[in-house]
Amino acid sequence: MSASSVAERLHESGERVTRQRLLVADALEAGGRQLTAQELYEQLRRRHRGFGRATVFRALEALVAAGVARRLEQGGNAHLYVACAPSHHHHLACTRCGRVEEIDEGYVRPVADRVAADLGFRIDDARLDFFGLCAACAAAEGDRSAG
Amino acid sequence: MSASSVAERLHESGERVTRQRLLVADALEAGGRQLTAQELYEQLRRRHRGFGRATVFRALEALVAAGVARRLEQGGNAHLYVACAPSHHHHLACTRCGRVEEIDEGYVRPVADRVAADLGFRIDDARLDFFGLCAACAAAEGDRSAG
DNA sequence: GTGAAGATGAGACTCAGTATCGTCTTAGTC
DNA sequence: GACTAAGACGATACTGAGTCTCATCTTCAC
Repeated sequence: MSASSVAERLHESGERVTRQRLLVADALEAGGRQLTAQELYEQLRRRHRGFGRATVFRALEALVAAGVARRLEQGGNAHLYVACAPSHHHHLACTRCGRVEEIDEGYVRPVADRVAADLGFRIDDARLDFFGLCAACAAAEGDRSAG
Repeated sequence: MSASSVAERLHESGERVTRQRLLVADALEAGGRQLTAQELYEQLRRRHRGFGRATVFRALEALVAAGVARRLEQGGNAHLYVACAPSHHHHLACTRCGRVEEIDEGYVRPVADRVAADLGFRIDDARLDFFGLCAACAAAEGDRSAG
């Protein structure tokens, strides 16, 4: 995602294009992973003296409104932000080795549709977590119980 | 969910059975909807002088550990808690009126099977939460946007 | 009943996020 | 390019959820 495209998308959603917002978008994308507002603030503050904490929160709000970033309601107390993640995050967590894999939205959509149709709910957001053993741990477990 | 069953489930998961934990479980179930720790605290405080705020957080933690309550990661800054039956891990929460319905395991099983088959995971437990508008609220919303 | 482990209540503390305020920047208009 | 109003900025105070500490009390295995 280029800076110009961020600028365009901000402009298209009626958000002002400011140096700070572009810097936050840059840092978010450069991170290449989920980041908290605090992490972004510390990073930006290191490179740009006088970068405000409130500015990071306001910039993130604007970026989310413009669809440039997404806010994930997940774990802990702090929200996680991610650059332009198109899909939701569903997880497959191995209770043995702790590995976490992400599940594609495609798996969840049919259930959501069925539930919506059957119960009359209008579903806006979904959160799906599976817990169990990953392929490697399942194999190891199988060996052990077999042997 | 009777108080005795809450006590049993606490005991089974190695959690102590205390008056406060049972009161929190009661209040949560009586609420019949998603509640924040703060709401529970205020409610319990009104009925039981000297009920501690930290106690509510600790009790909720114990209840979640015992499978008596579930913590929903959604919306605002505060977590939402909801009373839940032992066999049900899936919820449909209305973000407008706060009502929570439980989703039958049958909806989730096919997805779990597909994920297990596709990714080689052995799935032991699944948590599915949907957020949106219940039938009544969706209808009200429709009326408003239409009129 | 006893004692140790663990829970409680009070309240201080941490930390994410918001509000406020005076100043500065953006962007539309000329 | 200059003007101007709306809105963003940085600093910082504030709010509120959740945690930690500590002295005291309760639970529960024996």
